[in-house]
Amino acid sequence: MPDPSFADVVMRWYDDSARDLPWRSAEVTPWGVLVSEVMLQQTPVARVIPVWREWQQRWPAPADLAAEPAGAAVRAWGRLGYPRRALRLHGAATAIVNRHGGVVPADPAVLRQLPGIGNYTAAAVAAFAFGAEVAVLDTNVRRVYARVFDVAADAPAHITVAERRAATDRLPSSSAARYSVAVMELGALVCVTRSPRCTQCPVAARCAWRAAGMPDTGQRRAAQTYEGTDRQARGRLLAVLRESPHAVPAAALDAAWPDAAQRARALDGLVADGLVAPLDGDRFALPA
DNA sequence: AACGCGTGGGC
DNA sequence: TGCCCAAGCGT
Repeated sequence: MPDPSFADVVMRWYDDSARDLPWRSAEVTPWGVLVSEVMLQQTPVARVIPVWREWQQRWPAPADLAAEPAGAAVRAWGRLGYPRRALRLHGAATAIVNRHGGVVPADPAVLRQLPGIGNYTAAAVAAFAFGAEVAVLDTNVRRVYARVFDVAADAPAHITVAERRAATDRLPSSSAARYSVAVMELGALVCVTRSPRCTQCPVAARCAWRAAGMPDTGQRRAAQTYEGTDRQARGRLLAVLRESPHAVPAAALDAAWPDAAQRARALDGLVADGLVAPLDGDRFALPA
């Protein structure tokens, strides 16, 4: 009897080890999947869960969110980070209502046209909400493939045509979507960036990187400083507006960030992004 | 095609 | 303790 395929081993592992995440429940709609995927862009699962539940309850369909001012989405975003995603989700809901009759499109190329939906998220929604047989290449999947097949500690910075084709070729027919979520889960739980748990890995025996002694193939990302950046300033300013049920005077923002020049630059940026609306009387609010 | 964009938890 | 990171996207 031949060895089971890579895909079969990963899917069997998934059956035993998958987390019971709320957006994987059978009754979740494509909209619920889409919202989860956007929230999960650069934000850990544990922090997404409660906010996602709240959004599902409050805005069960795209039309429900589209009916609200964009500021409601920004406020309900809470502290997930990268709040432009909330704005884009509101924009996606609006576009789904206006261009697609309120129905989330199933075609990745169409999903890709929605604000905040890039290559990864389009593929993820198509696969996880509609069962599409498309390669879902996120950082987890790419890391697993880099290690198992390419003797590298991590994937290169940019996805090449060759990488996408290889990933597509690995999709098992008739169970592509389930396989995709399974590889992703393996990367998230076992084949993690630092200190991979190879003793728990179902494919450790066929991992090229492990066989080679897990060499450090370099390319570490530059450490990001945060303290004192415009980014932090933006976060502080927006937090004031999120936590206030109504518009606030400029003085309230002055208190949130001491450096006047940087504060002005950050506020200009927030306004330019559409995250903050300047009002009469030197007041500011979340966008209508 | 680098770069800007939040936030909080784990090691 | 800090540093590093977490299911990317848009410009």
